[in-house]
Amino acid sequence: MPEGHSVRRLADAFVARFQGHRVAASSPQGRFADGAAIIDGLTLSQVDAHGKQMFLRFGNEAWLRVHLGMYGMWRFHGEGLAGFGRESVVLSDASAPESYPPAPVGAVRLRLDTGRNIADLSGPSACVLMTPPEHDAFLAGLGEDPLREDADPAKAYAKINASRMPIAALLMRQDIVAGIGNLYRAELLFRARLEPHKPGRDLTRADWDALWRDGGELLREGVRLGRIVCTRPEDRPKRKGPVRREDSFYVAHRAGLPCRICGTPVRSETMAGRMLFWCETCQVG
DNA sequence: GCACCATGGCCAT
DNA sequence: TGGCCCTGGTGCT
Repeated sequence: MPEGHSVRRLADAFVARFQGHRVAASSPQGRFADGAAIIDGLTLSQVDAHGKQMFLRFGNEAWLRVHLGMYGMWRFHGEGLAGFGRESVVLSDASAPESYPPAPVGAVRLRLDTGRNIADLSGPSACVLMTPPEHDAFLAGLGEDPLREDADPAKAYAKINASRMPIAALLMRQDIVAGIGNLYRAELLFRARLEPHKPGRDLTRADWDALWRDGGELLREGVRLGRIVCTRPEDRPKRKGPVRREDSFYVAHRAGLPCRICGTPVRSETMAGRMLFWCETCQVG
């Protein structure tokens, strides 16, 4: 269930438990047998998250690009992974010797095993090896990731401000902004009070700067919590403990329910194949 | 127990 | 525009 925050958490797990280790690579399901044979026995030398893409470098020459898509997940087994749980990171304590290595669950495209930790990848939309030049070229086509220190929001704004496409569609384009998915786009536009159909070219630089800043804050909060929470404390029911899922959004998945701010029923429609949610009373900017 | 849906994105048409 | 990848969660029975 990945937007950019989940991918960043997964990358953190790989840095903590796999980077610097030689890994045995295999493809229990068989569909990545050739690729696994190439990286088998190499050391995981670098881990990189960019938007919804994760890159793992093996040795010097092989980059593995993984995109989880809608169904993909990493399932980890092993020691010392507490704290990396939730969302697409599923953990099991396999520290008991007789339970290691555990049998693959489901169709595992790729298994990486350090001897102490195992990462099983299933259902990804992309699991491909790339040469360093291919990796560079791929990165060049990705948009700006608000979670990255090296991101340049001005580059994203230049593309947005040149387009007649609705801002709600532009926010989803990974070659413009990397890491925003359907939930964050709906919630960011609500929090910014922006009408989702507003053409990108009509967005002011001030509009964009505020959107970018808020996106970075929400994504970082998502990394911290391991889930997406977009409501401000004053806009959700007061209660102790973790924020409930149904209290986490202003408009996403709330079609027909009253807007938390004004009570108007939340609207929804399909835009470019994805469900868009918004409040027509609050979002008039 | 099961049908349906979903936080993506690619590709054929 | 729709199929597909092929998983987990949800809500119905």
